[in-house]
Amino acid sequence: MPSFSSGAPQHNARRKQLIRQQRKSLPIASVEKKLVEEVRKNDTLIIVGETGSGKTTRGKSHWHHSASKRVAEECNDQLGKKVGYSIRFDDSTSNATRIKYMTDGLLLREALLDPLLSKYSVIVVDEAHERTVHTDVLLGLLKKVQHSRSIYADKDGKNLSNKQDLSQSLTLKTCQATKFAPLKLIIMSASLDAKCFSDYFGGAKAVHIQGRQYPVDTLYTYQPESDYLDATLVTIFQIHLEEGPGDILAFLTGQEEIESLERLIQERVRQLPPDSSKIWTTPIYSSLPSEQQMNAFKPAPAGTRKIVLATNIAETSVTIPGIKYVIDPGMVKARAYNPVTGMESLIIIPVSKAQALQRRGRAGREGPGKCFRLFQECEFDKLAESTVPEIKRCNLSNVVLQLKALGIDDIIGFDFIEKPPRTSILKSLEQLILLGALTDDYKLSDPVGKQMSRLPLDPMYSKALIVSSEFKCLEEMLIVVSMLSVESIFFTPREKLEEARAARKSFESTEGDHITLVNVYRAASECLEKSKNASAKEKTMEKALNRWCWENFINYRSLRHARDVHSQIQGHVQQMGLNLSSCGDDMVQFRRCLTAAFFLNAAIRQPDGSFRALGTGQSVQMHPSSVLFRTKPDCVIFNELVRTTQNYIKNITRIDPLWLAELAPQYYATED
DNA sequence: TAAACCTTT
Repeated sequence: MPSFSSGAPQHNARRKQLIRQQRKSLPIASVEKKLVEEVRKNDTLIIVGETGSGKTTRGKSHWHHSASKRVAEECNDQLGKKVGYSIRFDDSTSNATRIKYMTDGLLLREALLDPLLSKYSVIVVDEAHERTVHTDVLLGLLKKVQHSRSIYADKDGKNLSNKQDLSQSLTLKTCQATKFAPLKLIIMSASLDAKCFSDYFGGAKAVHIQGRQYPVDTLYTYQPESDYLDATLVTIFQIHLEEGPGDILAFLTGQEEIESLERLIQERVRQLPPDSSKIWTTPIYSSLPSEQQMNAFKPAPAGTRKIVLATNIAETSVTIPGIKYVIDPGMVKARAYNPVTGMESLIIIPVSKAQALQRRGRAGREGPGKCFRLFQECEFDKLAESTVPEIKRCNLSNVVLQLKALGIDDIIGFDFIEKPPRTSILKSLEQLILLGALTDDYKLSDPVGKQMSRLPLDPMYSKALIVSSEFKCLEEMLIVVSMLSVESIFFTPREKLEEARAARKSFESTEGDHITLVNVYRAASECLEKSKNASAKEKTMEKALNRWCWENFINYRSLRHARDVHSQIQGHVQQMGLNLSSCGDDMVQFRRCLTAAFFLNAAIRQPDGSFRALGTGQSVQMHPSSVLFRTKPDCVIFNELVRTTQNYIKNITRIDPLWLAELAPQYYATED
């Protein structure tokens, strides 16, 4: 049973000192004037806002005072027109928009068409501390753009040598304006460590904004806990029986852990004394249907304590009201990448100090709280300061392709805020050459590389679309890449496994998972067509589709998403002039096309029944979710290689091994 | 006979 100690005195002293430093700075409302002044004085400003400082809700809509007084005045009158937002499938902006909220990924896409981001005079990067791949690439790009625009602005665009200087650093084709204003940058971060951003931007000034957080007591265990799930269970009941009222938030690593802990809690509830107060558990994780997610935000009935079992989603993405107690087992599920094999996997690892602080902060939003860390205090000191940025632990093919398309040729020499492993970059360059996106001397190829960089897809999927146009089955491939680009399409609840399996049977193709996905997509479209004939109302149609998904054990949200991706990509390929052809019933033709597109992911069956992935030489198994599981194809292509208890391949189609040498001779001609 | 942490183009 875990027993807890309070944080050691020296730790408290350190915190107190920190708090004293922060008191010198003021909450955002009273520093507005100062911020405006700082933005005017500095080209780049780092704003460090503690949790609860209100920087996201107030900061964003207030910095523009510095950009133009006139805009600010008008803004007060016509907020709807001057302020807009733009996300992947939804754009509310117009020519009148002065302030645009958008995602980092979308701004990167815009940069492909307008490399100097000439529309913008001030760019605010929010949540920079999260260090997603997009944030890191964007920061590198913005630093470069800022430099280029300052050269251009200084010389007023009249000096030819400077123009060349500029076009060397960035493709200048679309930039016809004669004069650029300097680009102002505001980097907003919640981390206490502003130094890395400041150093990166040449010693840029950092302004700290105090947070409005209530004190949170931090408790550690006296001994190491070998089973954090059991320790969480015990701690939940310890709090419930010994502490005052207030809801509990427990951080777990995934859906399965959450579900099993929920069952364990329910079992133990029965052992409680009959007169003790009630508890109500509510899970929250991203793949949970949104109606069920909303439960976590509802207040518990009177006399009942709410226990929220959450993944990382509750760390930053959502804030659940009423939380007084946080349980932090100190573990997280994170993406990992092996650049040698090119394999991504999910592993459970200890959290960073920054993550632990963020989790603790969730207990102090509405009043003083308590945070129970299920590890010893000496273990906290051993944790990494901050989470390893994503760019260091993911496949970089898309990043490399984007940078190449932006005219940045020296990827290894690119000024990243933190450099990804050299081997990751080399692996991606190699893959892009094999896909034909880059020439042998690492230049973006024309038209293939250019076309691929315009498509918002995994480079291998982009290539598949181009190939399929030649094979006259673009229509089928468009469906496949859309379905492969979203979360799992099939919904298989543990308690209805047999029913779900039976439902899937009607879509199954003996050739493999790709054609099965096409069948699902087409059946869903047919369902929509039918309801369209019955009623023209969009709402009714969506309802019919939702019901159809439910009956067929299809994940509605995933299918909806796949349809959005499909229509977006369809627009792109039509613009590119690709021929929207169908192979009809000729499935041999389609499988040959899959072979030509995904030849890098081919696998041959071994005498022992396992497979050998030809690209990497790894020994792999068919994943039990494949429709080909329990069949014995000699040769297959696949789209995913995941490592869990074993190396598994998923999304598999059987092919003729002879097709490999015929359709990908550049890769397989030398092999037998 | 397995099991997807979070985003996002």
